[in-house]
Amino acid sequence: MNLDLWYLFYEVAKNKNISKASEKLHISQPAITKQIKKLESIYDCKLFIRNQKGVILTPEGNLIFNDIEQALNSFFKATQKIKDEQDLLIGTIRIGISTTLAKNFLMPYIKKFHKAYPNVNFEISTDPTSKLKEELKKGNLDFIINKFPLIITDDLGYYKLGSLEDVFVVSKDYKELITNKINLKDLVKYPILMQKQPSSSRDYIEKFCIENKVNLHSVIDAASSNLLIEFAKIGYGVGVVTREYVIKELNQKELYEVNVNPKIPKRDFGIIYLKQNYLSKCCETFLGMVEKDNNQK
Amino acid sequence: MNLDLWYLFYEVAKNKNISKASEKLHISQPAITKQIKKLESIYDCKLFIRNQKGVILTPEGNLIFNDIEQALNSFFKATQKIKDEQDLLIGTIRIGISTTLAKNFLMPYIKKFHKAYPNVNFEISTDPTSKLKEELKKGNLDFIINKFPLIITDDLGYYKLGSLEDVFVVSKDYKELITNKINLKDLVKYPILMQKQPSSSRDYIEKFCIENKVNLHSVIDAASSNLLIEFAKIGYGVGVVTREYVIKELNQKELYEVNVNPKIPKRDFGIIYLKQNYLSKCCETFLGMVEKDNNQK
DNA sequence: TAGATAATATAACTGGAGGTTATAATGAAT
DNA sequence: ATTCATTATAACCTCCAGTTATATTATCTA
Repeated sequence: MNLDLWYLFYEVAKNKNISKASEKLHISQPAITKQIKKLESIYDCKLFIRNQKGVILTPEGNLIFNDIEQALNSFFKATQKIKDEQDLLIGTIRIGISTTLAKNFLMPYIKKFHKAYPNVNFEISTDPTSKLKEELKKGNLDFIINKFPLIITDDLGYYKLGSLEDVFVVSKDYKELITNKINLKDLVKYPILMQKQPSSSRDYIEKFCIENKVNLHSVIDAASSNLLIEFAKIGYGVGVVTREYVIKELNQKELYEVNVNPKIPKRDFGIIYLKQNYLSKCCETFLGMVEKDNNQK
Repeated sequence: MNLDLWYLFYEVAKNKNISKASEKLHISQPAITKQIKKLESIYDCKLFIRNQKGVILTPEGNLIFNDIEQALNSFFKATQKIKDEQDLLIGTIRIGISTTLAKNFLMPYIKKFHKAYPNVNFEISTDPTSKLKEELKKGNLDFIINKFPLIITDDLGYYKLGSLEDVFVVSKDYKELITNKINLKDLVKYPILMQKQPSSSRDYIEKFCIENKVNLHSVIDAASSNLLIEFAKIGYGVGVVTREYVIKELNQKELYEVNVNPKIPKRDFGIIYLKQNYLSKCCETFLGMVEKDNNQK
């Protein structure tokens, strides 16, 4: 293709002088003279008129100068983008995550990262986990943050960031559940509040119930963890929520944790990524920050 | 600059496969593999994710793909323009010429050339000769067609295309001028019609008069040769015009040539060009056509 | 589970393009 | 004429983009 010849063409045309161009490019004058001649012979077309003062473009040279300039500018733009990306001056981080984890776990990191690298964009998707995995495989997400376990095919990798505990919570209206130790099966008598399907948390809870041969049926399916908490607060029933998300309500005695036996086992959460995927510089940096912070804890 | 590497990048990205790209480009697969690796090392940035099915772009690769594509398209556009120019599929011919020569000499050639090469543009400038010469030197004209002699500086070249004769013409109202031989100085008594200044023809006539110690003064300065002829036809006076431009009127006896002694010497006309200038393919072809036609005559 | 397949990666080699320095040619300015 | 600043030419050299042959890898298939 000999595209480099056009860079010489451009510099010579701009400087109107082969010698000056050679100084600027740190190449010898004969080298450029030869290359320009080569270019002219390739297209069988004189591009410069030479004289003692330097060179000027022929009509043909003029004809194409703007296109060449544009081409080189596009190249420059591309290489500049790479450099900026390396310096985290630009970039996009596309995360798939549940709204609750986003709100309760991710937000502080995004805030912190954005402060350090304000030109890096975040794209947060909060579709159901199954949809997120599809998008991850299609290359539309960089990684997912989700609770484990989930169905991990062998093209996916994952690692833990932390763990969360699902608990049963009630308002002060349910004194008997607050003061006493309760068997899981006893909860059958109470109205249960759960997250609406599809939800991996909901799946997890239901699987836990089945394993313990208890058939809890949800009377209210809340679309969000937030909404569920509100229902529990006004005494609608026994909410199943992640304890970390109701710390405030527990401390302020708006909600009380039910001392259930057996407890719902803790669940880890963390990063799910496509093994074959290459993480952009900004993703790597962001994840580095998150991991470091969670290892220190 | 290694711009050629980006062409490989582009082809590999489009084919999503190094081997396929290598077939298409008629280069071996290892050559491309090596070059892509070189590109990645230059920018310290992975551009492709390799797997068994081929390769796909990393986020960074995707980031710049469009810019690279645009750059290559601009190069393609430029080279295509050169090729088209060589084939006379495009081009511009910028001619400086007087309105009279344009109308009476040039037009048929433009018509003929346009029929053969319909995408070649003509830009005809009809400023005074001095202005045309300036524009020629500035590179805004390809060549001038004008009557000789004119002030030729040594950066200009010229050659003859044909010759024209200036004559005195009158309507049938001036019987005495039509039937008799007339001395130039006798014309002083008559109203004279000349072309308006600035005009090299007017200069030429006046110089001729001065040389012959005759002081003809123009009573009407016509802005165009055409207008002058109309004045002469209605008997306003003795018109000074180029015989070739009034052939029709002479034949139809609307005007009569005055048999003056001495005659105004014939004047050559032809091409004036800038010696250092390079003529584009289409200019050369056009001039070739004009010259050939005028040599045959 | 072994073997075929299809892709990329590596190694060793080679020719020529793109660079070098030195010098010639050119033409304008002094 | 001489100087100056430019481009052109010549002879040479180096390194890199290409080559072929082979290794590696992961997936698909029987």
